[in-house]
Amino acid sequence: MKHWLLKSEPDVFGIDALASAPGRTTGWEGVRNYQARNMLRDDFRKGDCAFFYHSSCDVPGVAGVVKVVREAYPDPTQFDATSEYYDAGSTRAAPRWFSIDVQLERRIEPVITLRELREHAAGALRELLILKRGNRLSVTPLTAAEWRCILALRPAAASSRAVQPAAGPRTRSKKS
DNA sequence: GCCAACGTTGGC
DNA sequence: GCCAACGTTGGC
Repeated sequence: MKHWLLKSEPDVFGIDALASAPGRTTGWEGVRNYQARNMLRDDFRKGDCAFFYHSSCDVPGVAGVVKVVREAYPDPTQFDATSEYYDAGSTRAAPRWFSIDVQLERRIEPVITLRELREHAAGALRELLILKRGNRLSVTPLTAAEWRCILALRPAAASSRAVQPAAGPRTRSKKS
C-alpha cells in the first residue's frame, strides 16, 4: 500500500465539504499538472491512504486521512465546457486528465499545521516533499515512515489506550 | 500584496 | 532544442 498527500484549497473544497459529501467520498478532479496526473493515473491503487492537506489558507496543514476507493478514470471536468477545468484539447477517445475517488477515513483535529511539520524538517520529515523548497505539486508520495511520523502527531483516540495530551495550554473544545 | 519557484508557451 | 516571457502556486 502506498501513501500520498493531496492538496486542496479549503475555500474550494475542504475537509468540511468532504465530510458532508455523499458517502464521504469525492472525485479528485481538476488536477492539471502532468507530473501529478501521471501519479493519479499510474500509481494510485485502491486501498492506498492519503493525507488531505489544506493549502492557500489561514492554517495550512493536514486536515484528514482519506482512502482511495476508485482508481483512475477520465476526469469528467475536462469535457465540461462550463467547468473552470475544461480542456478543449482533450478528447474522450484520448483523455488528457484523470481523477480518482477518495473517501474520508477520519478528520485530524486540530489540523497538523505546516509549522508543526516543519519542526521535524531536520529529522524524520527531512525528505518530505511538501517541505522541500519550492515544491508545489498538488499530489506527492510519502514514505511509510513519513506517514507514521505524521500520524503519530495526532494518534487516533480509539486506537491508543492512554495517549498523553501534549503539554501546554488546553484550549481545545472539540469533541471527538 | 509580495515574491520565490516552478511549469507552460511559443518564437526562433 | 533553447530560452525568455508569462502564468500559477502557495506561504507569509
